Amino acid sequence: MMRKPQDHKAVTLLDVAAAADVSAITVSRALRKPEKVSEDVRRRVAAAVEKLGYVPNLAAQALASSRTNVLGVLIPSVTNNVFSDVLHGIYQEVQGTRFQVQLGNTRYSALEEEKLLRIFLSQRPAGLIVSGIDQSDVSRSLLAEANCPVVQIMEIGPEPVDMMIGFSHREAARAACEHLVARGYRRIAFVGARMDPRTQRRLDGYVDALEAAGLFDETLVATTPQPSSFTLGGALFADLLSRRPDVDAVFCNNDDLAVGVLFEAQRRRITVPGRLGICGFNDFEITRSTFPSLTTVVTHRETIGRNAVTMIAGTLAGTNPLPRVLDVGYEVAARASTGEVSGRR
Amino acid sequence: MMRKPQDHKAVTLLDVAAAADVSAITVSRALRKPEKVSEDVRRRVAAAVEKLGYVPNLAAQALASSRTNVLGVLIPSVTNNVFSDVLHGIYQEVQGTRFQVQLGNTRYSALEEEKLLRIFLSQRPAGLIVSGIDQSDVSRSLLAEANCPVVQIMEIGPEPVDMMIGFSHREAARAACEHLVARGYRRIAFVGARMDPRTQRRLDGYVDALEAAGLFDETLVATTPQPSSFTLGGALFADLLSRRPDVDAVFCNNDDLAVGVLFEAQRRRITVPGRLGICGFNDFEITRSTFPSLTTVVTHRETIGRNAVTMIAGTLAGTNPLPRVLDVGYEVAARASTGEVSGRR
DNA sequence: TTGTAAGCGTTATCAT
DNA sequence: ATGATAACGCTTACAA
Repeated sequence: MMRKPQDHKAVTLLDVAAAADVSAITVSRALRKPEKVSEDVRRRVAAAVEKLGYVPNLAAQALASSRTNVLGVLIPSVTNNVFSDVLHGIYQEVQGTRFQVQLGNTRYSALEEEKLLRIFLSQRPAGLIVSGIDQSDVSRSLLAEANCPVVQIMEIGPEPVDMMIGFSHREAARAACEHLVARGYRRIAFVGARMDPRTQRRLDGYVDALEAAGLFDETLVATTPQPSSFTLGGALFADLLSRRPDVDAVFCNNDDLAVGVLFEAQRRRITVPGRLGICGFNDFEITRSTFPSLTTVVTHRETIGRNAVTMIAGTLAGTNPLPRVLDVGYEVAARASTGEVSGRR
Repeated sequence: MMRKPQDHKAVTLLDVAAAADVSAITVSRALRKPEKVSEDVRRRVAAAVEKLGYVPNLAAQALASSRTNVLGVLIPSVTNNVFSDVLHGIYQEVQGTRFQVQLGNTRYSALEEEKLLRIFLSQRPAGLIVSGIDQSDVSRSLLAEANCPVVQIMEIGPEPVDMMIGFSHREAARAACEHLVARGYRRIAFVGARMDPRTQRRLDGYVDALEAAGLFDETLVATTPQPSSFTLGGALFADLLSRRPDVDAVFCNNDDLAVGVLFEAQRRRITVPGRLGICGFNDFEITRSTFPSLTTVVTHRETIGRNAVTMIAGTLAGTNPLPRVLDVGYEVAARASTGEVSGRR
């Protein structure tokens, strides 16, 4: 007789029950609520589990209890460091709990997001974490009917679907540009890539600050829909220089771009911060390492990830210690690239 | 009466069946094997699904069919760009298939890997992708009994658990160092962080090359167990300089470190490649952007991710077009930091 | 092409 | 503290 590739006839609760000489439900209890079972049974069950190599069937658990430990996480990119850091925070907090992260990569597509949301919902997840606040109407209604806690992360805005944690990108960008103005820069450019709604709001913040200072000039805005990269920062800056050779500072919507601008400046022997000020966004580790170090906006990505999990776990336990909408803020880290007197490093 | 928070009484196959005026199994068929069902039924089912907003219950599917679409992926870090790129490749290839990625973060811990492996196995995954070839004995036997295709990625070595895709880190490092020797550097240092077994093999490759050239000197080896970073590259190089101010080239086990070394060299006005050659490892995008651009070892991370999925999907379908052990190789990209005559960029 | 019946492995419910 | 029984929602036989 041929055997199917996957036979092995997995060990079930019943097998363990037989070996421990108790009923299946008792084994189930011994495993989930040991305190509800006698010391003796607990020991026999443990021994049987060990001996038989019993592994619970999650599908059966989920079906019978109609609850899972799945925490659905939807992010727009797996290679963007911003989201790696958020993910890191999420995994930190999930560590040691009953939750399992199920990751979905929307690739910055609203349609892909809807598709993934449907897949996730079919698993009746324990909770859902989605990036940003620009979901499509369809996605919003899917989320609203999800029957589980939902956290929108990275930004805060009006009308949360459920809970929300992040900060105002517009204000953060404005603060960064106010810093450039305060440092005496006057022809301040905006360099931005992948102009999604979030990036757009950073541009709005730039405009806010420059208009307030009477310095706004649209010819100083250099953007592209292409995804952000180091090389692109250099290219955008090169473009900008050809149009506006008099530019004296650059606010980049991303540290990658800022580093790229710095390299391009080095190539052209443009001194930073003397002839050019540079400010990035996110406080990636590299910004502390460059020469000169880069001024940037500190964003609390790990905190966002960690607290998103806390909010969900708390809500599920009925003891969420956090507000439903949490603004984690940001800070402008003034470093050498905008004129801070720099020590050895 | 109180209602439980999660009621809503989800729409099931039976509801759809009633609405479409057919039996449950027919709906199931219409959904999974539309060609096995009449045009008319197909339409009615589709309409009912749409109208009722039916979402299949994956747990029930998995339980009834004893197979899932879960592709378990175990990586040691979510923030390390090497693995982000592999993941990107995996998601590319998974896109549009029935598979769902379930990600596990081992944080470079063998114990954590075992723990995650047990969790994954309890879901009877369709396939498993694990990083590296240095699993513990326990993990190896768990994998061997997994009853599903398993691919070890990033490295190749003897005794694959099942399938394998990667390249020889030792040979890659040797080739990079041979390049440095060929370029005329003589006091070539090794800078390495997080000295895990894989990194250790890169060090072995360095030793191979330098010994072959009669240039090996252990005082030129600078390593640390700390995780790799830009800042750390600078710090390790600073240390190295204090011991061996005559060093004339650095092979870094990682591009992050190499970039950090470059920044430190800039800070100290050490000219690259004139007074110092620098070679990295991985070909991260930044290495093409720095000034001067960085010589590095090109590794095919996305290819590895994509093909790992292909191997699993192929094996499951009984048509795996790839060998069980696949060496994707590497290339040394000679750039400006080791003396290549560089153009404008 | 469609339907019937019997599980899949677990947990909820109600007894004992 | 422990157990019997009936779900949970779906799919795999096998029939018709």
